[in-house]
Amino acid sequence: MKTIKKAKAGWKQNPEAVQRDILRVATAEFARNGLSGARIDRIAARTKSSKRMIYYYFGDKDRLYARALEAAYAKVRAGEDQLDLAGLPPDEALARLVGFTFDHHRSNPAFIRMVMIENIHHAAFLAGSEAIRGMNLAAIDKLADIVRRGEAAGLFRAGLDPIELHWQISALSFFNVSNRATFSALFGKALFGRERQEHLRDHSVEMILRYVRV
Amino acid sequence: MKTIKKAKAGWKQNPEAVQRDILRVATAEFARNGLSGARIDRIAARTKSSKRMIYYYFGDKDRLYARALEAAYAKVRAGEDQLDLAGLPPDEALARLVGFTFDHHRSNPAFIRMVMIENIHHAAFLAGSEAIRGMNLAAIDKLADIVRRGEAAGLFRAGLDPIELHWQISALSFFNVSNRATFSALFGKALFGRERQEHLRDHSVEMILRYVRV
Amino acid sequence: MKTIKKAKAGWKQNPEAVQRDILRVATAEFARNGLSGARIDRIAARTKSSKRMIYYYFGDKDRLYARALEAAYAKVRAGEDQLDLAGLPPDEALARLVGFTFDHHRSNPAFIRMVMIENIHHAAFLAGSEAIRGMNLAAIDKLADIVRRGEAAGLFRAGLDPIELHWQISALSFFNVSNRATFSALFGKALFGRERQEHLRDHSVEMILRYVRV
Amino acid sequence: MKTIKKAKAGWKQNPEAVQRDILRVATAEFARNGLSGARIDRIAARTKSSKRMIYYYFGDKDRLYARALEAAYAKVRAGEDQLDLAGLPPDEALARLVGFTFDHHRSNPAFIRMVMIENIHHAAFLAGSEAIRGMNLAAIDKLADIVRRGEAAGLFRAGLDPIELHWQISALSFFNVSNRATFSALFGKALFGRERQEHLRDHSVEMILRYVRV
DNA sequence: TATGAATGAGGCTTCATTCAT
DNA sequence: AATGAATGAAGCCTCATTCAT
Repeated sequence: MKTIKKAKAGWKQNPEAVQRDILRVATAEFARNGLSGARIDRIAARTKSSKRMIYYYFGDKDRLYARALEAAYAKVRAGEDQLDLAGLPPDEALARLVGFTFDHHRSNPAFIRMVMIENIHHAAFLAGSEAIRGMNLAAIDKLADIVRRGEAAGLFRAGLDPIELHWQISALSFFNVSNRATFSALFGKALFGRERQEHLRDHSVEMILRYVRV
Repeated sequence: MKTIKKAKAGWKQNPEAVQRDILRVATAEFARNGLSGARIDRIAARTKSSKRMIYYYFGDKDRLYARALEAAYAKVRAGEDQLDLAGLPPDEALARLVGFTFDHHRSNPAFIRMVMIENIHHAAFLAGSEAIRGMNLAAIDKLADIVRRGEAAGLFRAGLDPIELHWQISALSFFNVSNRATFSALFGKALFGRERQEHLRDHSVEMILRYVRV
Repeated sequence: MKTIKKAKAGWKQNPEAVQRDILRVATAEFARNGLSGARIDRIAARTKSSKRMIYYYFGDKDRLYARALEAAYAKVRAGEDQLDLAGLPPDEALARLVGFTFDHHRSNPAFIRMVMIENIHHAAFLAGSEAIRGMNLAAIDKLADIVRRGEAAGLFRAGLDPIELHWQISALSFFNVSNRATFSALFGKALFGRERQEHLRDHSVEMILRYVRV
Repeated sequence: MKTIKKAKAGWKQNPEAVQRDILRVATAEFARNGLSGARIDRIAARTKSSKRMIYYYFGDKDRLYARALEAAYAKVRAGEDQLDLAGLPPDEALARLVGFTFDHHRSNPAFIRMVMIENIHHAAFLAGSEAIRGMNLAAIDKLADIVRRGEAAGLFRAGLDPIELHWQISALSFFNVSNRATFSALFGKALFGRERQEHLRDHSVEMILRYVRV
């Protein structure tokens, strides 16, 4: 009878959709304002749901933030999985990976901001999330494969560390988005137009390639 | 004797010392907790002065933050001025500048965090500070000189943009500090020990040099 | 029984009652102490509700004041609507209106004080309230009708301006309450006993009637 | 030797001028913002003197207000003394007094506002000032003389009370200034232009004269 | 007589969170 | 599953006033 009643009500009654909606709004709010700057009231106001439901599904602000962080990583890593590099020669694969990473970060400023915020918080929430750590090792695996193939082919110098290489690629791609505001406030917006950004990407690719070559 | 004692105590009635003290404590608080996360009460408690004096000298939280940001930039840029590159050949000068920047950022995590926080706030306060913008052009001038000399000597390729080069050096140096927390949470702390950091610095130098060479 | 008891208690969960209670207390506090002199803490203490609820329903002190001002006008104008003058000859209608206004102001010192306070604030809040302006035109309509009838009957002189007449009636009625404190401090309380007040009212009626007559 | 030193310093050293300056600024501040709305800091900033001097000469905010109130009454009463009515027939004298009072109030809005504020405070400060009470009896004396002469001449009706007459004249003259803000917010500014104000004054004169006539 | 520095008390407001229905 | 009402704790800021020189 209970189920019948629910069915009859025909109302919202879609818990997963409600949670997705909340997470979407929460991510935007956290990305824009930081953890302490974010307001539960603003999230509730922009949600199709209500403040009560936020607490019902997520417990409190910190846990909502943790879930938004997880969701942001999941979404971004899902995008990265689209990239297929196995069939390419190692230098082309690396070039493509760098270019992709640069563009991908550039297309996901909300994710970048979530990571910035997490760093402000000393990665306290990331440390607690098993889920996210798992996702990121795949990225290293990809690089490790490229490095191995590049060394084997005599194209790359020996002794490259895939994690360090990931660090270098990330540095160039991440900084471009994370520090855009201060950089352009100090030195103008010239670097951040479409054309110059494409140059920056190409130069980043070249920088990495020059670095790994024998 | 009484006057001597008072003078020696050097205690209150020293506005500049009071303001410096407040700024020092405020910078630490803002760097640790962000703008909304920072607490005036905590700053006051750690100060030799009082909450009331914070408002007396700085007006409100936002202006205190703006002043702390300015002070952070000023301190860092003052450190950079110590570096004398004019006498070195261009490639050595560039190597030294990159290495110095890397180490310097690494030694000033509070400054890095202030810049991160400012980026979270879309550089709203930086945009309002004439003072800071002035300081940063000197950094570009140094690079422009190196680039010019490098090109003239046939060591560097033509067409290098000093601002873009600054962007590249900053990316590698900044990310190393700003994203240390998330990076080590995801991939371990191996890269952040003393030895590996020195390697990272050397590799950053090499990466930049390989990039600029003809 | 539980539900009955709760329902009977009629206690909380009654937003309109809570707001009315707050407005009642707030009006008393503002009327007594002015806008800057009023204390939210005092209002909260005298309310059945809490300080937090004041902000929940009214936003801030200024808006609470604005609402109290509106409520004061609404209550007074509602009282004035009781007065039915249409059936009376114009001179009697006017006499009754003046007498009523005089007594009405005298019975509503809190309202008079609110208007005094609003004048101290250069009517900044009144200017922002569409609601109040609407209410007051009815008062003019009443007078306009009397004036028209009086002129038509040859009882009143031509050229009377209803707004100016309202000004004159208000002046006599308002001053009696607004300046009672200073006036009696300077010239004694004789005028403000019950009997003399009734004389003052009758004399005000006579003054207005003598003025409008041909 | 002390006096010599002072003379030699040739500095400010004019206590009375300093106090006058403070009172002038304080009156403006109190008249504009009320007692609780007034700010000692603002007064100090507009003064040629300093905050310390305000406390030195006046003790505290309340006593400063009390002194400003006294000064306001003194200045206004001094203005009224200019008026010479003894030589005029009683009806002309009364007409002149009413017109003068109307104009005089209109020219001294700061004084009117001080009186309004004092009424908000239930005349607590006026009650404490012997000085002010003395000043005001002169005004009544003038009226009493006119009334006596008018009755004797058979021009005015018997039984007029000079204090009540003062109340009536004051009501019309005071309200015009005190309630200008709310009145014009509710009914427009038409009544407060120069020409209409002159009519209002003439009508007030007429209203009083019609009232006193036999 | 004069000044800038300093202060305790208290004001207004906001926040995440929970309750009653 | 859902909602508007309610709340305690704590945040930021301001004020009249006094101190040290």
